[in-house]
Amino acid sequence: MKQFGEHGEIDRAVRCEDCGVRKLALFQPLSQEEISAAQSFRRAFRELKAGSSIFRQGSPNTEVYTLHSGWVYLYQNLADGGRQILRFVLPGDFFGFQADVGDGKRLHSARALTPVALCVFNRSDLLAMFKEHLELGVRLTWLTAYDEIVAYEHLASLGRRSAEERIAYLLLELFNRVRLREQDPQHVHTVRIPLTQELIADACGLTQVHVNRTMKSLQGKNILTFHSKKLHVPDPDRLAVMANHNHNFFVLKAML
Amino acid sequence: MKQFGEHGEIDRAVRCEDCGVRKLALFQPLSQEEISAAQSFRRAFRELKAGSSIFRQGSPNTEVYTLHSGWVYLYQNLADGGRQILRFVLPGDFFGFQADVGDGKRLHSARALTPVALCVFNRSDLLAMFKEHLELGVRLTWLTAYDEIVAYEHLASLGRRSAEERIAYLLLELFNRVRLREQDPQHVHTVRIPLTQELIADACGLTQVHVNRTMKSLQGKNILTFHSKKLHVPDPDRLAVMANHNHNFFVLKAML
DNA sequence: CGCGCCGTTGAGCCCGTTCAAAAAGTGTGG
DNA sequence: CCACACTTTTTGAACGGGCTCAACGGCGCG
Repeated sequence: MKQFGEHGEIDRAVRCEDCGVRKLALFQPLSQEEISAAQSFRRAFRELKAGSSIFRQGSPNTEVYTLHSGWVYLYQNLADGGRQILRFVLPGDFFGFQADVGDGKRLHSARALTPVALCVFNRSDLLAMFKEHLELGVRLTWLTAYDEIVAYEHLASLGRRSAEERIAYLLLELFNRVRLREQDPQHVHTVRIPLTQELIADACGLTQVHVNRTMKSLQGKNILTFHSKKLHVPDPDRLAVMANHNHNFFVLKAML
Repeated sequence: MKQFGEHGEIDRAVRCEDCGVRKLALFQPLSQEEISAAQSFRRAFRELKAGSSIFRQGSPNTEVYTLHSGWVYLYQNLADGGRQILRFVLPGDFFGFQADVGDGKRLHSARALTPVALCVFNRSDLLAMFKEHLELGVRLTWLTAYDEIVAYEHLASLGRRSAEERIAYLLLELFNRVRLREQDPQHVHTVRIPLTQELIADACGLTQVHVNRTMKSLQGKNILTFHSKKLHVPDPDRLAVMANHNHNFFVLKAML
C-alpha cells in the first residue's frame, strides 16, 4: 500500500473506481485495469481549507493533481502587485502538470478558492505511468493540448475583446462547465459560481470597479444575474452573442 | 518508402539525421533509432510562399508539422474583423497539434509569414509513434506543456501589462528565441525579425498606430531600434526590466 | 513612373482606471 | 439575537492610456 495521509486522511479517500468525478477526469475512458493502475499511483488524498495555497511560483515542480471537490484557481503574481488568473479548475479537472524549464520551478501559483479535496500524484511517476499504461500517457497529452487551446481562447479574449465581452465569455464558460457536471445540463439555468468580482477582474484583466459596473449593465439587459454566488442565465444563447466568441461557444455547447 | 511530394519535392527534403534544426526540435535528445523512426513517419516536405495559409480555423484537424525554415504564425479571426496572434513559430518548432474537440475542426489558423519549409506528419500516426517509441510521445507531451506555459505568460502580458511592457516583452522573447538559433547567442545584439507593426499589434492586443508610437518611445530611451526588420538590442537586461516580466526572462535566459 | 504596402503624425474621444467613501453582506463570539 | 469586524459590492468624480479617423510620407517593386 502507498503512504497516504501526509496531509489528508486515507479513510476519506474514495477509490478511483467508485469516484463520482472520474467521468470528467483524466481517467475517464479507461479500462478497469488502467483505473486501478491510476489508483496505485496516487500518493495522497489531501483536503484543504478555502484560501489555502496548493503550490507557489518558484516552488519545486514535483506534484500533479486531480481536483476531487471544490474550486481551485491558477494565477501569476506580477512585480507591480497585479495578479492574472490563468485558469479556474473544477472538480474532475487535472492540474499542476507543467513543462520542466531548466530550474524545475513553478511558473505560477495555485490556490483553493473553496474547501477542496485533491488526489495527489508524483510528477516523477508520470514516466512510469506512460510506460506501463500507454492510454494514460495519451490521455495526459490530450488534456495538456486541451488546456492549451483553452488558453488560446482566453488570449483572444484578453487581446481583442471589450470588458463586457470578456466578462460574458468568462461567465458563459464557467456556466457551461458547471452545467456539464449536472445530471440534466440543458435544463439548468442557475449555477453556483464561488467567485468575487475581484476574482473575475483578475481573470479578465480588468479592475474590480469596472467589473461591477459592467455586470450591472449586463443585468440591466437581462442577460444574467449574479447574486450571492448564484449565476442565473435565462438564455445562454443571448449570453453567447454578448460574449461574441462565436466558434468556441459551439465547442462548449457540443460537449453538453 | 513513404509517399512524398504531395506539395513539396522529395529531393529537397533533408534527412532527419542530417537536419540542422533538429537540435531545437521535437526530435532533439533522441537516439539514432528514434530519429529514423521519426523520419519514417514524415509524410511530406512542403515548401510554401510567404503569406500562404497552412491551415484555417474550421478545417479538419489532420496534420501536424515541424517548421524546417522560415516563420509561421498562429492566429484567430474574430467576428468583428479583429485578429489575435496566438504564437509565432520559428525553425525547429513543432506546431499544429491541437486537442480534438468534438467535431475535429481547427480552432485557429496558421499562415506563413515568410517563405517556409515544413515537415508534415499525419495526426493519426501519432498514436502509433507513441506505441512504438515511448520517447517520442514523452517529448510531444513535454512540448505541448511547454506551449501551455508560454501561452500563460502571454495571458499575464495581455491581461496586466501596459502597451510598452507588452511590446518589450514580445520583442525580448523573439530576440532570445532567434538568438538561441545562433552559434554564439550571448554576443548577438541584432537579429532579423520579419514582423510588421501590424503583426506586433495583433500579437499584443493593440492597434498598429499605438505600436508605432510606443516603439518610437522605446527607441527614444535607447532600449531598442527596429528598422527594415532588424531588431537591435544594445542591452537585453534593460529591455527585460522594461518588459517587467521578471521570472520568465530568466527561463529564456537559462536556455541560452 | 505609379501602385501598394508600411510607417509616421495629429487631433479628439471614449473605455476603463484611479482614488475615495459609503452601503451591504457575511461570519464570529458574546 | 445582537454587536462587531471584515470582506465584498456599490456609487461618484476625474483622469488618462490607448483607440479612432484621417492624412501624409517613404520605400520597394513591376
